[in-house]
Amino acid sequence: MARRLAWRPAASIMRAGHSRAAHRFITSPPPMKKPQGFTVHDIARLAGVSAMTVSRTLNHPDQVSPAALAKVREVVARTGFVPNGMARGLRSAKAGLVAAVLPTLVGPVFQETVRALSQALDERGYQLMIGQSGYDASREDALLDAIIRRRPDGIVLAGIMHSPEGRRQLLASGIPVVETWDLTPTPVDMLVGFSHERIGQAVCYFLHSRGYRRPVLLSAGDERARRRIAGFQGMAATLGLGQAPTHLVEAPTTLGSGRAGLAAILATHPQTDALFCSSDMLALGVLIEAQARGLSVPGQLGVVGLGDLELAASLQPALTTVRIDGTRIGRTAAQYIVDRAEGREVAEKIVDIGFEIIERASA
Amino acid sequence: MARRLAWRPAASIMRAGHSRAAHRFITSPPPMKKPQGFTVHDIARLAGVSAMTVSRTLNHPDQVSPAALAKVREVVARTGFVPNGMARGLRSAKAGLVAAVLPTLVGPVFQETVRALSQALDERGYQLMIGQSGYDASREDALLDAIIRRRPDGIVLAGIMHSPEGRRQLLASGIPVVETWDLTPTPVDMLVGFSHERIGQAVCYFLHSRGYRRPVLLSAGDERARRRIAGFQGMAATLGLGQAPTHLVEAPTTLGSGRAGLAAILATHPQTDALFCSSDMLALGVLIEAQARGLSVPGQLGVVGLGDLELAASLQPALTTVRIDGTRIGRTAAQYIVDRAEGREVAEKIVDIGFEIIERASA
DNA sequence: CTGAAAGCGCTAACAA
DNA sequence: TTGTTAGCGCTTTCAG
Repeated sequence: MARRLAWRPAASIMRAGHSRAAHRFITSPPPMKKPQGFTVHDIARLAGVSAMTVSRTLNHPDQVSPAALAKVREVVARTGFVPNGMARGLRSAKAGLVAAVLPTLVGPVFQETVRALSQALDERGYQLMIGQSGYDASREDALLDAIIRRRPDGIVLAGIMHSPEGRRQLLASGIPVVETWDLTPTPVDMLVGFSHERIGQAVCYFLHSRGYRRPVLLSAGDERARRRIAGFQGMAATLGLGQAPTHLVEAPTTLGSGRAGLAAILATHPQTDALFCSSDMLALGVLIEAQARGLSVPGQLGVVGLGDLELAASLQPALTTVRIDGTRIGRTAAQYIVDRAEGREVAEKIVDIGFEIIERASA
Repeated sequence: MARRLAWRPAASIMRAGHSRAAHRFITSPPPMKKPQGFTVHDIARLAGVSAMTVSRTLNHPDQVSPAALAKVREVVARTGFVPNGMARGLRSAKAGLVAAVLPTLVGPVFQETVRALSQALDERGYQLMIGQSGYDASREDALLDAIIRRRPDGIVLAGIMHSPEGRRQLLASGIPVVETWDLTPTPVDMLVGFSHERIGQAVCYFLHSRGYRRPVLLSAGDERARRRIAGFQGMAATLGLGQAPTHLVEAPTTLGSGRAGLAAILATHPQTDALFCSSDMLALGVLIEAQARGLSVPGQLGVVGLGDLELAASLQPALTTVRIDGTRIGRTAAQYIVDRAEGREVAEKIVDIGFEIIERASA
């Protein structure tokens, strides 16, 4: 298989281990005391003012005389002082921090949402921190616990919080919460999402309308994917197609599992004329495998993906896929969190943003 | 172009907006007071003990009598109480939190590192939070500030901190820092990375040894990419190849920019016989464009990527690429942070983990 | 415009 | 095993 050519590190670089103290002397102006951090009192003493003046310089500069302002700022810059946010948060509640919980960073699925969320929050003066829960429920609980402990101004969840424990803690914390990427009549607090079941229905209807009669599902097996499958099968029954065979793959879905998936499906269901893949990456794998086998797409095999990644439009043939407006989810979630954090009521607590099928060349 | 079929939300779901209070009544046992959060004192009162006993139940359960333990735990579970971590952190320093700063979640580049970091920290009882800095320097400073304020037990940086302001704050905070994915003789604190310049050299040497004589660089234009280019050109000169033409693309690198990049390169340099792409995604675009033009890979065009994404091995032809052991970077960074957070010294503060060229079929 | 006092919620240290 | 006291670093409040 693949040959591997390793480049080992250069010995000279290995020897370059400067000590931190030495380096410190090079970059920061005076060595300064207190290696474990300054407090407002230290800065106050160095600037010859009181702690309150330092605090005001940082938070309400308009209430401080120009002279004091300049002096304090000089000391702050020289020392690299950063106020302790835990102490501040303890006293003044507002944290300027919103936390998002994602199951994984692997999938490019949430990228658009995260980017929009991050940007929208940034514009309103909040920072976004992301926690990765993995697909493990206990890890998710631990992460949620760690997040609630920090008392962020809001929490955005990718998906719906199912654990009753988690729901109770979220509720008790009083922190604004937005669940996303799914729909439920009973959100913890607010919700911006769409129906996975209806995606399944829509894709099935779409394939049928294009003349495909023997569709197969190539899908991850998580709960949302299962609801898309259920929607698809429901529509298949309505249209008289019978149950579509389903081939489940491990999460995360990859190009490799797409190739292997198509191979497996063709082995057991050679009549297959269309595939609904639960991610664009899976669909790309299918496209490549089809090409390797000389199968024409969409002629002999129709392929529909999910996610509308950047690559979908650039493929050959361009990929027909389901697009979810992740940017809108992120922006809306940010808006809701900030509104609530600043005491405004949110009128519509549940928003269904729908989805689109982007019809390109592959089906 | 693409037709778009939109599925609008069902009206019935829009109407399903239960109020939060109503829902709360459904899931949490008793309605409970204090909508804005409980304190240890509330829990203490409800359990008929002192605040300290509640604190001990949470942190040192072995020092509490079974009876008190059970009572307190019952109240905690019933109320969904989560202690205020800011207050705790203020008192006891240890936060149980490590922060990572990534330029972007877009690239799959750091996925392996983040996963390994997250897992290694988890095993040691720490949570990882990720901040996304974007490619904007002012955003990065704001993010860094927000992170230092929270006083995490450690900070992991993707890349090197160049801003003197940022360096000073990091140093002054006394928080253990690991810079990654690059090399410098003057890290802020600790460093786990590799040399981008040597990657450029190695790939040039590799292509030359495979008989390619007219290589072109298809690359992002960030600073690390520029150093890879410089390394490549240096080796090209040494080997008597002359300067390799360079085609820069916007970050983030995409499949689409890979396709467009190859088209542009062939228009200006039709003699090109090999391409070094600064990401696997770019390389995939090149592969697809080459195929669309009937160019054989590796026969007429050699292609080398960077990153060794999962998809590299599954492509047709399989992609020759540069692999960086992201898992090792993440694990090592976690180890270092935890060691330092718990008072142990780290012997080697600078680690160069090198890289490998994975030779597959595309070059 | 500036400072002194008080206290946010929690836990280390001590006392019972 | 349990409770009391004090104080982490900051900012709100109130007085100067």
